[in-house]
Amino acid sequence: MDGEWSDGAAVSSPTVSGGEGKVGPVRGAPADDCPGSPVSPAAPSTTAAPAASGRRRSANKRVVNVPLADVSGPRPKGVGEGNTPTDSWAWRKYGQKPIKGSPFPRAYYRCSSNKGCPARKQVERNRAEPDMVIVTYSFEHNHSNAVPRAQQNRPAPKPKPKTAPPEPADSLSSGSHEVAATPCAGALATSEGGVAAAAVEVHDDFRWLYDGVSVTSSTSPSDVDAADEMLFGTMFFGAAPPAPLPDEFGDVAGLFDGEGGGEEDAMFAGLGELPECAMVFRRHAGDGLPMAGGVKVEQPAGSAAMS
DNA sequence: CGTATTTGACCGGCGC
DNA sequence: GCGCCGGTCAAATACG
Repeated sequence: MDGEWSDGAAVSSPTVSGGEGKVGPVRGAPADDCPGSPVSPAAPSTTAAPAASGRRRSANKRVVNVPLADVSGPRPKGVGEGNTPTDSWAWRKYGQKPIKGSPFPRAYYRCSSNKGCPARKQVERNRAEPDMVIVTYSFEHNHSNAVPRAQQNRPAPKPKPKTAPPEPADSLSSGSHEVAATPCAGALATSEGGVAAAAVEVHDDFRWLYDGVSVTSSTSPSDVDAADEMLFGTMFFGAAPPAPLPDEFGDVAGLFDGEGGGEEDAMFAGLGELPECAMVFRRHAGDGLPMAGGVKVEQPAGSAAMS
């Protein structure tokens, strides 16, 4: 995966001043993505083809930049380092490793909703932007998110102290920062290959997402648009949402404030990650919206971005 | 009792 | 050919 973001990182950021002399272009680290600006005009064309054509299992990957600042709530649980963006899917952390170029460790999650689901997710803090979290999705879900497991993932009433009290300094979740933007995973996955089925059932969960999203495909506007459509349009719009999306969706505040789905809202609210996703989708809702959010979805290339 | 998280070790791939 | 890094698997521990 290095290749993936490295491309973007390399483009936008002059590499990392970290200290990896050898790994110039590749392991550079995710110092990429819009440092600060949600829609950073400087959005690196992450779409660049993966430097290494097929490093390890770098299948299809989507990089999402999520602002932590926006979501500062109690961690659902299991949100150790990488702040598990609890999306509609249940993610199980299966590993964590410190990344060379980044002071923050990278957490690896797998979809626990379905045993055979290949969906994977990597969460790591943006070294360039501590307030931002980089979520990389790999592979698509081969099941609908409407899985009991998913529920288990979010209801966490109280954070689990776990063995390790608070997270070390390097932990992604620096105290009050929460990550999010996972729903994208579903979208991403769907766009990828085709697990439209998931989308169909997912839409309900993502109702809140409708309100707005800002997806930034580090490519060109056209690509971004296309990507958006592929990612979200296909599944949400194409899947024909159950509800006609009232105007309230135009305003996130209204959505979350007034609660729109009931338990779902509550769940997400508790998670404090909705904002992210919501922002991600915002762009879609209001094509011209200035994506208030800072979520960026970067598509390596050769993925859904095209077409 | 079951599930999830955490930590360590091992394997594979890439770069030099 | 060697070294380094990333990624994944497995085992153990804790919590619900």
